Amino acid sequence: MGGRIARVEQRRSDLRFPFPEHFAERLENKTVSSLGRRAKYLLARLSSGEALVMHLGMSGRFTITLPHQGKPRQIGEYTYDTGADPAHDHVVFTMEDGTTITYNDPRRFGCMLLIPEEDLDNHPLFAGLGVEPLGNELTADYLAAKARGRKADIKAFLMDQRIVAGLGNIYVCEALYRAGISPKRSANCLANASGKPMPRAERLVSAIRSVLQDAIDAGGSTLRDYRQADGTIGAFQHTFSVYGREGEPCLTPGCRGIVQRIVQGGRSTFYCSKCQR
DNA sequence: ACTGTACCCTGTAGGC
DNA sequence: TGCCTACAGGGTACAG
Repeated sequence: MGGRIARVEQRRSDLRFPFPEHFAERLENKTVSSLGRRAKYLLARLSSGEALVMHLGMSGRFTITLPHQGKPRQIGEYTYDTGADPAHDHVVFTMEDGTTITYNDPRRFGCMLLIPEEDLDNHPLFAGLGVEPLGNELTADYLAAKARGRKADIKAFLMDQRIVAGLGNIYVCEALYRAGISPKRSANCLANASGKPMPRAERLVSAIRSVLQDAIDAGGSTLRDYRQADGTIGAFQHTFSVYGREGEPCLTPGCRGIVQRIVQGGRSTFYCSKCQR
């Protein structure tokens, strides 16, 4: 925090979107005043008044290499293996103290944008976002109000960033399992006829919170690409109850169900049809 | 206003 | 071995 960006090496013209005009120039010699996050976007506020907005997409990764660790992945000089192919190192930030922050993204579904800080809240990327899942705004009342009258699957409802910002496929599957809710139910099962929350809405809020907190405590879920900034992998994938467990027994004590895989909205859903109702 | 589909791109795993 | 398909932590632009 408070570090100055000395140099930015941008190795291609676009990721998901084109890089901003004069991207490197607008970052170099600026100080990072704070780091933050909104939904799945990372934010670095700069002394210029602009914010560097970054999204990792499906396969994006930042690796931080401290000066004493040497240049990352230098050929013939082993430092440590981050599991990333240097061919997909698209941006390298070098800080004043020599720390490098390398953005690697094989699929290039990530993006980087520069947005004036005062415009962030009204920017199209942020204006419509739903509540933070670990914040106080995620309540059974909130979910019930949003879900009322919605016929779409509750799975799709929870994946919608305009409802809850930051839930992805894994954590939605795991949260629905913990809450004992079938992913095929309509979203409006969270509310009664007058829009008040059903008991399952309370269970869902608790499940979302506990899944995310457990995943954070375990260092995240590394299926293939995800790493922490020092290259270490997460451990939460070992704790999945349903995700990726098609055909395996349900882990709920006493439940003799088998985990099913179905496709909803073009994405895999894993669930137990016996204890998720 | 909602809902479903196609698509962006690359890598990997599994079937033949 | 190689070739083919399906699939992957996400999000958007459409058509209906």
